[in-house]
Amino acid sequence: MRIATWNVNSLTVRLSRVEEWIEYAQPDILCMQETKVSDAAFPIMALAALGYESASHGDGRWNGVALASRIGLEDIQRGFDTEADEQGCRLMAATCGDVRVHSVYVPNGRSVDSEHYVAKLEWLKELRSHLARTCEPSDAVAVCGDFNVAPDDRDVWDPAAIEGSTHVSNRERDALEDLKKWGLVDAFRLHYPQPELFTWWDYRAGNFHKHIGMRIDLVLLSRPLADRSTYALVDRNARKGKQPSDHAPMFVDIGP
DNA sequence: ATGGTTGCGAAGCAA
Repeated sequence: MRIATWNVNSLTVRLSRVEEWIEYAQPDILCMQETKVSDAAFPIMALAALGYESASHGDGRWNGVALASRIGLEDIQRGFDTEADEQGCRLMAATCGDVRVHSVYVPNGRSVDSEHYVAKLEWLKELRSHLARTCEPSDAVAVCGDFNVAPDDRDVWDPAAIEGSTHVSNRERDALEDLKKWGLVDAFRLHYPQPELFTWWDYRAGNFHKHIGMRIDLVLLSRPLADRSTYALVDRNARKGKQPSDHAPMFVDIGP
């Protein structure tokens, strides 16, 4: 089983790139973020034509998450299961085969100590609570998406250049660690210990070609799934060419 | 990298 995640930065603009990549990479499940499309305008038929059921949680302008699956898509849940303000279409979950899959778009946080940063920390905390209420660490659980946190210094191009700023500050990293302590493993790191393997590069200033980026898109797996993980890849080729997203897709393969 | 780009939507703002 291949589980992929991709911050597409507007599914409307990116649809042909997404279709092309699905046909090439053949994921069983694709989690998308920053779809920026309303549920009503979601390209459900384009994905159906490729053999995927899909569902969207989007307001049409900002954020927006979605799931596409060719192994079933059931018990769809949009947002948190509480009264808590969900802060704009950043979470959805569904059961695909025997896996509870979550597509997440963690708030960016803008600058450290801003109200947006505080909201980001709260959101990560709420996500852990949500998992604790809706599944068990012994279940097959995948939490995939744009976390807007680079887990450690290997995940940024120059730790000294951005020490303490957003995406790398201690409190964000602690919040991500706390989430993982519920019972999740960073699947990419099971296969690659190396530094400077990124998933996002700023559009500006030719950063992609200068290898100035961060690894902020993650597939987190519960232990039963992590133990079956056989392979992972960030597909940098999808960051190249015409009208790319500023994020590359990544996927993890899980054996029987 | 304190923005050299992109997307949204029609001017700045967010990332």
